[in-house]
Amino acid sequence: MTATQDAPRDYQALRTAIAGRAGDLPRRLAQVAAYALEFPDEIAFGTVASIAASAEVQPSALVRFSHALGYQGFSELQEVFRSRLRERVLNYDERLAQLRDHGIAGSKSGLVLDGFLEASERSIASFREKLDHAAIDRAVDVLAGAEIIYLIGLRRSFPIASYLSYAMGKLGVRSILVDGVAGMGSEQASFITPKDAALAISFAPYASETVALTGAARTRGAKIVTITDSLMSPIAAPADVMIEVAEANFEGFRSLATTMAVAMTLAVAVAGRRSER
Amino acid sequence: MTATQDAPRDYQALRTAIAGRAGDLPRRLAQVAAYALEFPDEIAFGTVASIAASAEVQPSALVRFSHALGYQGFSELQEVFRSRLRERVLNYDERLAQLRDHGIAGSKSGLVLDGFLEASERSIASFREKLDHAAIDRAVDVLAGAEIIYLIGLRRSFPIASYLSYAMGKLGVRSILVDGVAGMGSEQASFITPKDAALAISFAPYASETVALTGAARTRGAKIVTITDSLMSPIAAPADVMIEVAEANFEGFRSLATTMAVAMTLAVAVAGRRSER
DNA sequence: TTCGGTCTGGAATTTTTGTTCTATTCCTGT
DNA sequence: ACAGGAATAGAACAAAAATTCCAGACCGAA
Repeated sequence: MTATQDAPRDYQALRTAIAGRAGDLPRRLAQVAAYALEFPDEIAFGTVASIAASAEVQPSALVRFSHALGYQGFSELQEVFRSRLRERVLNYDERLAQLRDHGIAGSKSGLVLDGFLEASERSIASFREKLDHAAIDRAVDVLAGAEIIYLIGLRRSFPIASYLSYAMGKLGVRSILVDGVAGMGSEQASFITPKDAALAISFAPYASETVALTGAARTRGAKIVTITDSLMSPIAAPADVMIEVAEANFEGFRSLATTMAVAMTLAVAVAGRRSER
Repeated sequence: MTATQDAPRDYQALRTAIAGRAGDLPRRLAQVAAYALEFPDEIAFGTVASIAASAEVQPSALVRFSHALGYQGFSELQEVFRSRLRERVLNYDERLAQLRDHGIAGSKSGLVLDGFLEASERSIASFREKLDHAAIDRAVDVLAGAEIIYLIGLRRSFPIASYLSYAMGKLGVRSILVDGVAGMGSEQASFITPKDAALAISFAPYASETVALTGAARTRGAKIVTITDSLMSPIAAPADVMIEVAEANFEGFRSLATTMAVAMTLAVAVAGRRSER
């Protein structure tokens, strides 16, 4: 088995090769193929053991998969997945040049600002990659059908909720911002009816009031739409529709760029959907 | 050496840490620092041996460098360099392919979302180009010197002000959110002293209360920092420092991505500046 | 110039990782 | 239902990697 010449050397070719052969591959190897297409980054950075565990496959399956595609071993296949990430370099050089132009080097706060700007960009870019349109559409459906939309978001998510309140007000969408002022949150929530919907926003560490309010809304029969950061979130379970947003962070402060764009979308799309009738 | 907590977990933060300490590092470690900043991809993909050879350094120097930055070992530092490539910004071709894959065409709200995401990206990119980091530095100076920071932002800018209130609270920076609840804005503002500073955020059409409150703060002798969209803004004139942010918009709704990043920067940099003493 | 401490290079050690091997399981065709 | 062959799991092995260690070089202070 020295026939390495027919194995693709660049990522795109490899991708099509995998997609093409996925059909006539043994079961476990097909499983690896599917995993490789879905999580190329894992393949690029992981170890045989970690990838195997994550793909729920034996390490040997990865090696057999590599052989099946004509590589000498797993490492050779991995190199192709890595090359894909290397080609991003262009982008990076431009960024460096820009930093130098502005002479940011001498400015501490300039570096901080750059960090936050980049975190925002990364958030947006990665959201684009795994964006679930259907979920957005469903969320708009649910919210457009509601009589009153209750906006639940505290602490870090409060800016989002307050923006939604502002935007919906401008667009003529009836909404109530459930804020914590004077601990009145639960009073406000007690008026929710099954005709209403709640839009809850929360990220780790999930504010307990947000979780409680969401639960209360559910109990009262309202539809629930949540914007949160993982399926494990305590507000994901009770939701009719969940929109997953994983923001990048800089020095522990998470960006809000993507969440804000999602919020704007919901406000505008709900108003648009309603005006169609 | 179990002190891994102070080591940056994200690439940009690590970058600033390296840049900051490059001066007082031993010769060989400084050499590693320079190499790491110039060839981050090598660090991400290489092995200790290969990187050492390429940087013309001993393998042990890489490990010592990692320890100096607070990591347990080289692998831990490498993980940070890898995370940067994991959350990378897509290039143009990949973006197009993505649009095709997701079949946005059929989804109305998908188009809206894409519009907002793109507006955010445009905002950030154009802000980068004409960024005045001296203004940011001066703003941080002024705010770091203040006893109490009054946060003024209403309507569309309220999410920004409320975020600042949240972040500064977490960072131990004394601030007061001048909100419009119960029309108490002017009461709150009447306590401002010349030792304080006001951070006013406003965009066209400028909310009259924001303008009035900013003027009141100025009259009472406080320093003024403003985030606004043009030199012609009514809150630009009374300001000691003005940060200009021109957000892109989609269907008349302006992005908040850049403003939010600036807000985060101010909060973090002010806290940082204060802790230096 | 000498002493104290820190820094460095390179080999030794330990850990991790990829790969191979083989008994067992799972198909498929008769 | 069963034989024959391919596929798989899991442990064993070999290779490669990261990390530690320490003798000697280097640098600054006295």
